[in-house]
Amino acid sequence: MGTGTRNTGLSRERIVAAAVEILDVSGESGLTFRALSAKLRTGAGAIYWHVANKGELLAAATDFVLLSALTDEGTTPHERIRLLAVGIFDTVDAHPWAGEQIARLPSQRTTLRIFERIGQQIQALGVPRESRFDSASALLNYILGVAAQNAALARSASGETSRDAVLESVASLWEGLDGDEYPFIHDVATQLRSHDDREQFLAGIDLILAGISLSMGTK
Amino acid sequence: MGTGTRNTGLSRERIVAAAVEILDVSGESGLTFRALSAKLRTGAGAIYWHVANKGELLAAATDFVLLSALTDEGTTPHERIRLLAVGIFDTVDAHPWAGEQIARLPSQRTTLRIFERIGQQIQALGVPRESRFDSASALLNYILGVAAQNAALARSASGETSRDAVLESVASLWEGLDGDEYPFIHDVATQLRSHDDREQFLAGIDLILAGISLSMGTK
DNA sequence: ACCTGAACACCGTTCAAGT
DNA sequence: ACCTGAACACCGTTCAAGT
Repeated sequence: MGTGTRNTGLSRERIVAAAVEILDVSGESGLTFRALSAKLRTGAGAIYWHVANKGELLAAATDFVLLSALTDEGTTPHERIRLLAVGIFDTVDAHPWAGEQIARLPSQRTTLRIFERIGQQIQALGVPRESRFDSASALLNYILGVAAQNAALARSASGETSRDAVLESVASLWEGLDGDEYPFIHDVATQLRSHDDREQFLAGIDLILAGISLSMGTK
Repeated sequence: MGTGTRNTGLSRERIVAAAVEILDVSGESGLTFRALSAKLRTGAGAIYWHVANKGELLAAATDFVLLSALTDEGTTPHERIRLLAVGIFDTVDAHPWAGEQIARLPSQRTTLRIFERIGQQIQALGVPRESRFDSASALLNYILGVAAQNAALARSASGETSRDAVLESVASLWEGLDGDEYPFIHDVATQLRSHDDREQFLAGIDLILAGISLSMGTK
């Protein structure tokens, strides 16, 4: 007999959905059991009935948003890997908090499915059995590394400073480095201003794929 | 006129050194300002006089241990990159908490120096100017991705369960997966048992380096 | 300038009590 | 079986007070 929306039964799904909403708005530090129970109009203990702890909640939320990255588009193995990788990149771009998590969740369900999909395409590429594990791992580790880096960038760009502003300040930091001690970074600083994260990410994917096909013997 | 070792002046270096000790023994969750001030026989506020907050402390500690990874061994560019990468791998292996941090510290001093060193070798390899940024970034991102993964593995292996035990349980999880839905992982599970993390890490480095030299045109 | 340590605000988690 | 919400233990950080 209350006024607001009555709580017609909690569920793991509702909790995870609410957690994702909070994470998208206020990031990982904003996800507290108090904020979550307020949003769900319940007590903290009720959440613990469905979820073991905060770590499990973060894992479930990451798994949830990552699911949408699991596309099956593309015609060639190479293209399928590219599209899968881009899907993960874009998901992390939209949910930076997931980028922090994905790197620390080894055998999470969705990560396993991503690994499986990469491995299947590696096989389709004709990579011999004994090299497939190494090849697929290299691709996955690269993808996770970029995801974590992007999450870090997004975090330092939260609030007042925009993402471009952060990149700009990094660029001028790089330019200001001593050219004798940091010749490479100093030289490359100008490219940082005009570069496209996504393009660079894909360039890395192509590099690894090129290495994989090369290691199979020239075709 | 006390009994124990008198506190002859705190310093940023002493604080960071103590933090590294605590992190090595009890991990990131063990590093609290209370534990740190107890070890340094001082008050929490004293630490804040030298360090802005916990984030800066973690960054400084990571920077400190990573410094030892900055070797300059090797004769060929390829070998220099390999040895640098292995140094980082081994450092993260010895200080798993640093693996969690390194992925979230974009323009940290030591990370910049690592990037610089990679870039110089990329240049020495003869990679044209416009591709150097992408090539060096691919290598760095891969290295950071592996570091984060290893840190995650070490964390889930803390306490009673050894690292091998974790790998063993992952292997049997993989073997237990449905062979129709996960043909690749199911097939590769046996290799997981006998594989060497370090070897696989280096195989990935070689893969990327092969791709880089391939993209320069056949030599 | 640098240190002390109590105090503040806040957090994850538990649990006796309800339905 | 599931929910409530107060209570517990603990944390990062601050700050008036000391030297």
